[in-house]
Amino acid sequence: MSKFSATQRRLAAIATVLPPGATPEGSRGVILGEALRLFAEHGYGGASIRDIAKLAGIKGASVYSHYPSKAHVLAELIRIGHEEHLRRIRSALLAASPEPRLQLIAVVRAHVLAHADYPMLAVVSNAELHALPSEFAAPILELRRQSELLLLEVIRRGESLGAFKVADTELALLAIGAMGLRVAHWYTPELDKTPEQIADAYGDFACRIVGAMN
Amino acid sequence: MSKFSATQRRLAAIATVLPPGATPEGSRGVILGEALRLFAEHGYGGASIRDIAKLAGIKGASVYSHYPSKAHVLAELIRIGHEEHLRRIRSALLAASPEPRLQLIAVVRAHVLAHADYPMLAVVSNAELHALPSEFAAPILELRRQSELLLLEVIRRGESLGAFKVADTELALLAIGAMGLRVAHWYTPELDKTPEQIADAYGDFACRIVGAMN
DNA sequence: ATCGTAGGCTAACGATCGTTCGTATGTCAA
DNA sequence: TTGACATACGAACGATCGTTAGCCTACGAT
Repeated sequence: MSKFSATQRRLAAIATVLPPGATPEGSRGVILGEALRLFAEHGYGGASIRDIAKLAGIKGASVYSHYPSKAHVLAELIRIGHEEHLRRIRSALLAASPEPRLQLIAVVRAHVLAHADYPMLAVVSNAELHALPSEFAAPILELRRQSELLLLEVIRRGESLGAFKVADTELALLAIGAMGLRVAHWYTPELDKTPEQIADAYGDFACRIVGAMN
Repeated sequence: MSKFSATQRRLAAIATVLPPGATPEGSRGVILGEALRLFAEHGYGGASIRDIAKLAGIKGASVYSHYPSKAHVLAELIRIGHEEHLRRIRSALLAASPEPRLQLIAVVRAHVLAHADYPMLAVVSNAELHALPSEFAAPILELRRQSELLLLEVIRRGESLGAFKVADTELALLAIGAMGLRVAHWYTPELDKTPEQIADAYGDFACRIVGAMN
């Protein structure tokens, strides 16, 4: 383990943890939470099983009573992160008025809020995806594809209804996605902006990018 | 080293290498280039000195004839990445007409092109910054601050001249920066979009975000 | 002609890695 | 009361890590 704290160069918040419904109880949950902290701060390769175990109050060998390998721990974290992300976008879209502009705002707000509410989970889900053994990657990438598809469909619908004016749909999609992704790296509760304010601003940015009339 | 290729989950391009002026000659340069490839694909912790040496055609111990440590190799890569980035933004701004809108387009274009021209360097400079020992980090973070400041000043000047209408300057800055950052993760020369097209589109997006009149 | 240096090499160091093994302890159902 | 199961443990495995030491060789300058 490194002798320096590099948190500030990776994510700003030491905020709490995992989505309520998704966290297992007992040691399984504690291991998951502490692994998340360490993976977010030092990366998958920079955090050892023994480091995780120590924070969880057990010994390294005991981790294997709960998870078959270190990769399984990472896989579960990334799965939780992507499922929470998709779940939020889905329900936001379901609750939104059918106007294209309001749909876009709803999706972008959900996207941003997911990254501000669980910054560590978002950082690990995105930045450590490359460390995930390929046998675990397929279902994750499918979740990712579905989230992206929802945003894409909202933009396309807005275009075909004449509500949006986009030069390049795909680039707009990528740009809007990227804006939100990055929030996890700098958001902290100590900021003078609430997640709501950020979500509102980014929703507005997205509307401007796609040329949404209002 | 892992037994799977995770390139697609981290960056799309296997493009070539380092900025022309910045690459040392001889083994020093070869080591730097191969280290960049491996750090981009597997992360700093996922690439060993022996892996780098093997690709460079030498043995692990010989790396230490050229660099005092693995961290020094990473530090040099990240320094090159950030210096190239700042250099491009500076010169783009210097060559731009003084109209705020054109200045913003120039800076965003330079930002995007830096990430599309050297995707591996950009990925390592951003995603592996947290792996850099803190004694190396300070000058890097200063470069980063300067690049950010240039964009911020362009936006602020546009606002005060009444050319831009931004609700939250800081959020606009972060959003525009994030858009460009992410390009390095998906751009590949095999795409049906040239870096120029992407830069143009993103320049336009940035103008829309800050409400630049045209 | 010689010598210093640059840049390779093999070998090995101690540390740490993910993981396995065998065992002990506590809890709860039969 | 017994026995099975879940959860913890210490110890150790082989592999790999970053790094160092010592040696060899080719070559350019004196």
